[in-house]
Amino acid sequence: MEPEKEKSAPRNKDIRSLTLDTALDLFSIRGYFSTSVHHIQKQAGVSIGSIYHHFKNKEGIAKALYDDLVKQMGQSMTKIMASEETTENRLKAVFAHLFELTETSPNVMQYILYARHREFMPDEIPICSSRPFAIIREMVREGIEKGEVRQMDLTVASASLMGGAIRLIYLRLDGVLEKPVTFYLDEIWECCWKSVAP
Amino acid sequence: MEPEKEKSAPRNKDIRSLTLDTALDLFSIRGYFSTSVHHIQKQAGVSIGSIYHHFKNKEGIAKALYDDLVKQMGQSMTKIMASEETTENRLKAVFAHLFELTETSPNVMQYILYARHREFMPDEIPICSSRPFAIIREMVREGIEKGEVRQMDLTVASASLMGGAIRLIYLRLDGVLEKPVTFYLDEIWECCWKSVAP
DNA sequence: GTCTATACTCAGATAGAC
DNA sequence: GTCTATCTGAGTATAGAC
Repeated sequence: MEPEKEKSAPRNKDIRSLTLDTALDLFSIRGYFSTSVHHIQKQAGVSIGSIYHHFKNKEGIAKALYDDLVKQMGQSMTKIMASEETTENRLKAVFAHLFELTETSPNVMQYILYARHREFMPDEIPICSSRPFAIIREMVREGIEKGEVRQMDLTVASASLMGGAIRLIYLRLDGVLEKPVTFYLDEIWECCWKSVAP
Repeated sequence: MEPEKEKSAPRNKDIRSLTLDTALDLFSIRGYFSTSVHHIQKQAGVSIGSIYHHFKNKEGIAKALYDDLVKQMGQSMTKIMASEETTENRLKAVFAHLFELTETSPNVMQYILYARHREFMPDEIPICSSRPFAIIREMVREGIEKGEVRQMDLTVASASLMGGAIRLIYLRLDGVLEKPVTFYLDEIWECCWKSVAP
């Protein structure tokens, strides 16, 4: 019995999704430049013609994928923003979400964080200016306003808060951390929060 | 003593150095994959044949460049390690050095930090495991041992200490920070140090 | 809409003269 | 050691049948 490649429940797993899933897989493992459209075509089990019917070109695949993932992450951040009240709880939830995602979908994390997007998507804004990061920044801004975070430059505060966590995620993606990054969640959170606490 | 040459008599500017300087320039601006050997050849004003005489292939250029820069940074770290006594002063000096380098030689920082080396130098260890980072880690380890840094997991402590600074450097390289990163040195240092202080 | 076959470009690498 | 000229293959993208 085939795994859910072709025949599964959401029947017609359309070519667009199939292409994007495969592209994410290959881009995050081999990198964008080392992945040819032929690789994607072969692994996805669809034809080159179909891919070029759905996407303008290879960059179009990367862009669509990036937009999807950033949008998805933006939604997660918005949800956290709405469901938590204090700055501390909000950011703790952000940490937990990012760490969880790193373990469950390292590909996604790899592609969002690690790819040098500007190298193959010249018009894209840097990831740190994208919506998800803007929401985090807004959390910090509110925190400073309400006195839950020390009075200081907003950019420095955000960098200080997220820096350690992102660092650990990179280490995990690089295979340097032996244990899941979630294992270190409480410890790194304590550090990061201390760095900006009033 | 000149820190650069070891074997051959340094001429005006030999082809090896010329090639590496040009490669650094192009790699950091356009990226490795968007830079062809022809670009390097043209901008450096030397012939393709000469380049291939000095380097095995394109990857060899990237590798030689990387090794040079990492070695250089390792020496800076060693020097700091030797010239400062306390953990706090050592790490403060590391911050200052990295920030200074970001402003004076953004290309170097860009190439060391930002290039996805594993994508085109598969055998290379991740930068975070390289010598310069190992020395920083050793500073932190000693700090914990001597009680100058809170008792905690060494990797978490290092990530927490360096995370914010590296984050700011990335922001600067991405053109997100309007002011020089050195401007934020004291503020981010205070954050990072607080995050691991006993 | 999906497919196969193929055209075209260009980067990486080599040969061999000087 | 340095150069010019050239080869080869990979990879993007298109044409056109079904």
